[in-house]
Amino acid sequence: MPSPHPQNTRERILLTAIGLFADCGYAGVSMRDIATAVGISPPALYNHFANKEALYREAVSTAFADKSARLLQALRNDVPALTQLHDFVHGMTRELDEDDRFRRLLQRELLDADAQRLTFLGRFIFDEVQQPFMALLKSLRPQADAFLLSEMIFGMVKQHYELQPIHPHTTAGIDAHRSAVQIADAVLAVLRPYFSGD
Amino acid sequence: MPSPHPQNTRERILLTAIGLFADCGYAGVSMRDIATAVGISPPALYNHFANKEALYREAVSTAFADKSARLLQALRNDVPALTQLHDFVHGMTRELDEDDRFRRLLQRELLDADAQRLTFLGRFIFDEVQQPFMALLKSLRPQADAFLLSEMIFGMVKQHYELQPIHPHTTAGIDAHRSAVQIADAVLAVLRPYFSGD
DNA sequence: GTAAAGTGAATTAACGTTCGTTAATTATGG
DNA sequence: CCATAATTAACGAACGTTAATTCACTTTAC
Repeated sequence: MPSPHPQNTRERILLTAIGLFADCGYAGVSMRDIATAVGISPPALYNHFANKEALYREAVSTAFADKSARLLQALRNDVPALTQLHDFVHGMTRELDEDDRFRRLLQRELLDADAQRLTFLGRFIFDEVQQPFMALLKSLRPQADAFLLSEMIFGMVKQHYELQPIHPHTTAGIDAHRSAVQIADAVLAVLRPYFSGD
Repeated sequence: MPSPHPQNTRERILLTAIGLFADCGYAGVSMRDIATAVGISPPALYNHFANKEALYREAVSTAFADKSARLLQALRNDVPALTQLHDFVHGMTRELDEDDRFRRLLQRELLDADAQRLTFLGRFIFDEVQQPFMALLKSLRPQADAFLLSEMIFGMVKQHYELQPIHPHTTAGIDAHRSAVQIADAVLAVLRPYFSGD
């Protein structure tokens, strides 16, 4: 018995695949896994995607869609630079907090992606956010290495989420849960003296 | 014709497997891949390791061996705290710079490891370094959240290496190569005002 | 208005390949 | 001579994918 609403099967496949690929990686997920999770038979996937590689690429693109736009919302030029920095850092923690699949997919892409997928990632995700962010940092501290600085700030924000799986297995991390606001505030507490200095 | 020096076949397997697992992940590497890279037949692997899982665990353990000890060398209590911080940050960048397989394996473990492997990682790698590092940070700034701070500093150091694959595909990262010393100095430049303040 | 034809998405069955692994055997070094 | 480590052959399972078919719904024809 075919689905009564076949028109959104494609979206259900993509949403399911995003979660599975984020959890287990490209090689760790089979077409049968995806089909079973969606509730259809494996060959039905090929009515919507040419092959596994195409399905994976579309899943990644979907997961990354709007992310850069949402991050850029904080970089509105009509507020003070320090306020922009504050909003941007809080925006980053909020995005990472709300959708962990995005971060896991990103980490996997940085480890596994071929040149073509890296180009997509760099051109349409990274460039769009990093360029205006670097401009903001340059305005706050002209003599700084804005490139390294932008990377380091992203690393500060991201690291806590990256280490979350290991927190229950370390003595320091047993009660390590911090809210997105706490993390953003801790990052800004480190950054503020640096940007306020000469 | 068997190898004339079978006693070090095991080590050759481990060294080869570390590189392959770091590059392609657990599911992305087959026993045939490893055997071919070593130059032996696939069943010969089972003379040295019970199965793929055991070989993987031993490869990870080997890759992580001595890492914590090497990092702890910088935390000698007979030098000023700020000097310890300086040496530790430079030590971290040096370790990441010299052996990229370590970082890639670590990233993959944080994404893929089960509870047992996470326990090994947390107990024998993280705890050993993070506890003394947190004590150092607490001595430098008692009112700080030393746990978050230790994570953020590690994130600052690590991020540049994590993003290296994407640098050729971003406009900001085209000529992005920085030496280990440059990265450590940039991190310390951000941290110093924070630890010098009230 | 209803039957025929067509379309798209689902199914089951099955293909060739690769996977991790075992069995049986052979050769080597102490 | 015996333990160790290598080999070739092969097993069953899972892999990505294709083929053939069925089913439901839409469009067309009379």
